Amino acid sequence: MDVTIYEVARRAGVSIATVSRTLRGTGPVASKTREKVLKAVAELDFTPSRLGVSLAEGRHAANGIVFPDLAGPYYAEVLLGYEEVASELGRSVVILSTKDRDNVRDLIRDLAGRVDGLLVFGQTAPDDLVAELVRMSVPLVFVARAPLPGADSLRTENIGPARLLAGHLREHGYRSYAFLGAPFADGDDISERWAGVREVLGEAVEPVLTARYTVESGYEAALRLLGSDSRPEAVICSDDEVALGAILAAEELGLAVPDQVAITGWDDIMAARHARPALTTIRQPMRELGAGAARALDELIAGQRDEPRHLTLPAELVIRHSCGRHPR
Amino acid sequence: MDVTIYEVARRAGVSIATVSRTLRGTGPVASKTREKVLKAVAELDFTPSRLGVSLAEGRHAANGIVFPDLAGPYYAEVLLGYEEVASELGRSVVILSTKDRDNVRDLIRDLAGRVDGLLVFGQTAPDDLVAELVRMSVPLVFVARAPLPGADSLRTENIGPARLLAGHLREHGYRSYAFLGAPFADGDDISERWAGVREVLGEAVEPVLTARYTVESGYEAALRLLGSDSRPEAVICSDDEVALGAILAAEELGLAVPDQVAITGWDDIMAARHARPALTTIRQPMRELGAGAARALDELIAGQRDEPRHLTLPAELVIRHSCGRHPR
DNA sequence: CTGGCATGTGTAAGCGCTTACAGCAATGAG
DNA sequence: CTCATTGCTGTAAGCGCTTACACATGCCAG
Repeated sequence: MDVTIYEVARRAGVSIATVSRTLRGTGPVASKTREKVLKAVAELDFTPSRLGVSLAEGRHAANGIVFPDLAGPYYAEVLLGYEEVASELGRSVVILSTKDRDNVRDLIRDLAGRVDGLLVFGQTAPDDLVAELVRMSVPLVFVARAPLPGADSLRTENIGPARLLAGHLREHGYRSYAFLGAPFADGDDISERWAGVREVLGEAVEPVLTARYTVESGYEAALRLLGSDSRPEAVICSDDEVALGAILAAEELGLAVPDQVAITGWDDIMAARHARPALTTIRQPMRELGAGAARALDELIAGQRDEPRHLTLPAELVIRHSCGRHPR
Repeated sequence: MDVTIYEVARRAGVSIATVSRTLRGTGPVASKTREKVLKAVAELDFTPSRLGVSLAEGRHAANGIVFPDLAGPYYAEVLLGYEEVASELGRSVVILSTKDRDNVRDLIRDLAGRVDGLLVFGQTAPDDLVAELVRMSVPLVFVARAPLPGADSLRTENIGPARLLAGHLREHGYRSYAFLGAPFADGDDISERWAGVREVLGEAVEPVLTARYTVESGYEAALRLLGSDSRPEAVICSDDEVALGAILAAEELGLAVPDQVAITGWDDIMAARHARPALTTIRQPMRELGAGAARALDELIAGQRDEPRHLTLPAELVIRHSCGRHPR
């Protein structure tokens, strides 16, 4: 990107203002002049520098997104929905993965300086940083996090589907349950799922901690859980990856799923469908989550709205085979 | 991001040059002055505008990446490796998905104007656009595409592993094979895989087209293929997603995998491990592909190298169960 | 005492654009 | 024939930074 508007102007024999007007379609330009300009533009392969444009316009025409990792399919799907809508709205997307980073706070700050607004996944940004961003009035949308004053939030229903899932398992007639998931932070998705499950199953369900939301982590925790004497009849996992790990563990222990132990997930990632037994899970509209965030951000940036809005999207119970042969 | 370097300077009672020097650590600053400046910075929550910095520095400190889609796990993994290294090198990552976009050319151009260099996945950018980018000397790295003059390329080995895979299947004693994949463009990964397979199996393998590299597409094509009289004993799929679709099709047709039909994939995505039977496939170092591209780009941008470099990373045969009970 | 040299600090010129404003022809009305 | 429009184009002032250069100081050697 070397050629500037000055060269185009010189070549076309006009001023840079005229070049700018021609290219942006603002202000009147005589058709003869326009032609000269366009010719010069074509000959030089001129593309206006985004930097110059942005600086002059006072906007970046870009959105940021902060996510912990892209390893699981969940974040990738949300990202995809986000990028698609952002792109339609003429904004680029700048990504930031916080995985294992120690200087997250600087990175997020830097990111905030490159974009007009930010999508932040729950629990990726420390609370005081969030407060700082709100104070600097950076348009913000949280995904998968409890509503926070000063910023939009967008999430998927947790409690309802959790009740539904728990109820479904109870119909299967199981007596003892485990809820397998990582430590829950207050107000995050996982803690809500736990609340919904607990509400229906009461004392029959025991929480069991995994270190992280990964296959490995689920595998290890499930190995311990299912290897013990007090093995539950059904394991409700915080998400699909943990559930896939649990299935692996059951397999290793020689336990048949679902006949000896039922296992459920959450998210309906790709592998859930292809696992055997296919995973009973809750489907989140992941792409729509991203798309909605991009739209919300656009409204915030355009200043069409300044009251924060908190939306919850519905989720759907997907019954496959890992929850057991259906009684009916 | 409202407060500018001028306000900081005013508050600290110094010039903007001093503020800049203090913050960047360039040039000498008396420690008393430094303190005043840092105090003002802290009080105002000042973060330098990236736009201003970039414009003055003449660099974006950002890399772009162009991929067709993020739906499959393959691109997500590469992206992750790319972002990680780019971030370590102090660069942000701007993404662009070309999926179903009609104005790809404008989008890529715009992207090129926001970044210092670009990672482009094979077959996402039209050839003449690529030529244009090369002409404008935009640092470029291609991934999963045949080497192109004027730009780096980075890919994973195809022919060798394809031979290995085909050889392994032949050891199983299969007589008839199908290679299930979308139409191959010259020099892309898929066509090389086909070449390697063909080389080993000769006339025993028949190419069969799928519409796209997706589960659905694989499913549909496999349904036709496996439903016909001349059903092959083994189906070598162009990638894991197609293979997963093929397994679904076999299941639907009541064909046991691998006993009645063997199926293999390529990539070793997450679902490959969890599918049942677990998918025999070729593992690509996807993350390393992204990381390597980021490093190559950095060299190119820094001008440490101007000769394009073409690297091929090794891939590994992962034998699971979908290829058949092993004879030994 | 001076001249020379660090050491600090400020001034101002960009970086590549957009756009308010001014200026200048050509045109039509009076 | 003059004057106010209208239509087009140019000038120049930003946008928020970095940095070459100039300009103080203060210090020490001569």
